[in-house]
Amino acid sequence: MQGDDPRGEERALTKREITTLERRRHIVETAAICFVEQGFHQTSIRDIAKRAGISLGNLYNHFETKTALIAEIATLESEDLRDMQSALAADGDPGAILDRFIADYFAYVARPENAVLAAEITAEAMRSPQIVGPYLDNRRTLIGALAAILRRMPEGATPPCPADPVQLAETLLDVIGAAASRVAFEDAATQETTCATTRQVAARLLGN
Amino acid sequence: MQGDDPRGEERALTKREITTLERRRHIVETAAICFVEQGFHQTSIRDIAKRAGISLGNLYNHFETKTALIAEIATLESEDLRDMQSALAADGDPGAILDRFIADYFAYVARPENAVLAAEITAEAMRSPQIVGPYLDNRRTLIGALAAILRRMPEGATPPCPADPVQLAETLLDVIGAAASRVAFEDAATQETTCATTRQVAARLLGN
DNA sequence: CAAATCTGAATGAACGATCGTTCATTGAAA
DNA sequence: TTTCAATGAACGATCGTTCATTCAGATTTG
Repeated sequence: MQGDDPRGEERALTKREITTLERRRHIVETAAICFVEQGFHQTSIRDIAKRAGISLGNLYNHFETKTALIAEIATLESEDLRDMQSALAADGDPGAILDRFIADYFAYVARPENAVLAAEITAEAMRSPQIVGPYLDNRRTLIGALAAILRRMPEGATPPCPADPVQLAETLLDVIGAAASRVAFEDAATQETTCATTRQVAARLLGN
Repeated sequence: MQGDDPRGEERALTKREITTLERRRHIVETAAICFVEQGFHQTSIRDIAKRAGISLGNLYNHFETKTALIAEIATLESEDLRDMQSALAADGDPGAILDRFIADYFAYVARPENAVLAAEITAEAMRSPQIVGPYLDNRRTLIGALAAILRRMPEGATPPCPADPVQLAETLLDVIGAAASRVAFEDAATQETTCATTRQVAARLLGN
């Protein structure tokens, strides 16, 4: 059994460890759904356990406390967001990459479940020192990746505003996120045109 | 006593009615403080009653349920915000009025307690039909007032972006609010310069 | 390879605390 | 005399968490 990896650095996962990891992942996914529907503090551990189809006690084998579960979800970036981030870091025409990012990020936040969870995490991060750290780390990473692309952009007719790429990245994220969130809850029908308008706003700030 | 208003439309308030109104107002203010510190659903009715210095039962003489109290706070606009709104509606140079509004609204959201409460209300509104209505009403009123000023602005070097005054007002509110909220929690020291940058962003979108 | 041992995931009852809400009662203002 | 703000005990429900127990799978031993 252990002969599979003679170097011994990484043991192969046993069947049990795999199912445990899957179980844990399933709990996180279920909790995220509950949190979107009811909010962090209106969701009970029993709600999550019941919906995940496991016993109450077993949930505590995977997460020490409810707070730890909340922190995990608040910290965890979704795969979608991670994909966007790596797309930002790829080679290629910066203008095309940026356009693609705007469309993707807008579509992401325009999905109500993402907008709700983001709002919930934001509110929680403002009160909980446990969460604000990882939350800001995540956000700063995304802003850094976006700022890197902005630095690669060719000069437009006028200089960007704000001139500092990081501040520009922050402003762009704010504008896209807010517009998309509005689409998610007020006028879902206008998603296409609102996204187009947002792209124009971005272009204006970039100096084109 | 009742002779004060012979037309009988508006009776004078009795001593008791006055203290009752004051008590009610005091509860609202105390609840707001608790909600900022602990969030809506981590604050108990007992917390509020204790901090307000009244009995648990008496609180229920002024608010039917905890939800009603939350709804009242989520709906209630602060005096500051109402002042800004009426300043927007005043006569005078639209450019000066707009500049003043940007500074005031930025300073308002840059105060952590206002930023926290706004985030909490936003998250709650996304899940509670009870709250989303009044919340959107308030916001739309503010946007309307801002859009009215934007319509009065003289034409700049280039047309505004977005061209529609209402969408421009929404975008401006988003940008100011997000930047100010960032100042409140990340780099409180940069308030002056960040506000100045925000003003530049606004000018850029307006077309100057 | 088979038997014995160990490990830790899984269970659900139970605990004490706290939750939102109700209610009989009191006392001061109308 | 009537009205109603004010009180705090009490209620049932639910909360997060703990715990003894079970048992399948991993590991060690013979």
